[in-house]
Amino acid sequence: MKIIFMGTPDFSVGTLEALLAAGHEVTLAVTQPDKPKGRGKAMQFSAVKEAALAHEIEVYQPKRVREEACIEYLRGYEADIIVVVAFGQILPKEILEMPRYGCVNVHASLLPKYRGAAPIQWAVINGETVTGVTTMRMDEGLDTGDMILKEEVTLAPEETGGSLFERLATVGASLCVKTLEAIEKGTAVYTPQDHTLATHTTIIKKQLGEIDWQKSAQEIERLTRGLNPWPSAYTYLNGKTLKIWRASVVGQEEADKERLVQPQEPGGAKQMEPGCIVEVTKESIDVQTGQGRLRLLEVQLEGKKRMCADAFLRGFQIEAGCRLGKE
RNA sequence: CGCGGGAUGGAGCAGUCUGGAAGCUCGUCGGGCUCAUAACCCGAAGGUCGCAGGUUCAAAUCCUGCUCCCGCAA
Repeated sequence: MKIIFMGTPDFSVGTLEALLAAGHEVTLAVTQPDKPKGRGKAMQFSAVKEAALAHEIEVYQPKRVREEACIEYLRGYEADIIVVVAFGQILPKEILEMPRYGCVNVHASLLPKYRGAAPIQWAVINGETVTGVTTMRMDEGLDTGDMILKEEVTLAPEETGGSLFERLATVGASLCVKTLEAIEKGTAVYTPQDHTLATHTTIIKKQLGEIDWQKSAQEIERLTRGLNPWPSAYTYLNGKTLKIWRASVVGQEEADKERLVQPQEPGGAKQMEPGCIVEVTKESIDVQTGQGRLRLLEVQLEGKKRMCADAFLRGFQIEAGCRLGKE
């Protein structure tokens, strides 16, 4: 089929390449305009643009797809279908109705749950055990179109936003190819979503990564996983940003055991304030949270490389009682 | 030229301001102690102090240029 592909980040690339591998004719890749990025503000191409250039596909980067000029330009390609994967702009009705087979979207959740911008990270943050990918025929709402195919993925206990991202991108790519097959053959079944079960996710902002030590150790641990590798969970140590890359919840049993081995000073079980460092061993830092203790396993101080807790402790003096968070 | 931190044996750091013999916590190797150990004791190996110039009797340290890594901002 003649396809216009719309997408921007890494997540989209797998699908683009799967479509090509399946023998489809991708005549145009639409992606977000280049933006200055990173240190030094060097202009950087989007992942989709890089991939498209590598496959010698024409690239189109409209600032706003809603504009008339853009719509006319797309119309000129006479695509059979438009495939949209994490594009980053809302498509107007004119575009949705343009191709013979409409616009198909690959969404990284089991719709109608987790509609919106960052379903992958939120699935991890919320402690879901199962998520997945859904393909749908787009309509004017945000992820509200009729579903075509769906595939479940089980989250691993140590799943991070990044690892799930990769897995769902792979699943999404093959699911998209299957979806197009079904559409082409006319065997596709369009299932309306049950809108009463819909949930929405908000876009991830960097600030979401700031750890609220009042929350439970389990919630914070999920946050560190969900926001790894971007934008990462963080707190403050002596006024400097301390990213938490990996942490674990100290089990109640283990905590009790440690208390027996290393009895606290008389006066007894003094409850530390959330955010306080309860105990430092050679290779771990335990922090009091609103509920339970969080053991920091891999951290990164501002200006430093990320490192395991034991390496960090060799060069950085830190003592129990010290408090994490804003001063 | 957006702001800032950093580069020192295998790892993480101190030392740089106030030039003058390479340090700390570990790791590795050898030995000792021990029922035993990631514990403890003794000893050893291992470094172009990011790169290139300059100043100086003397540079990890001061000056100039460059490379790489990282935090923030966008």
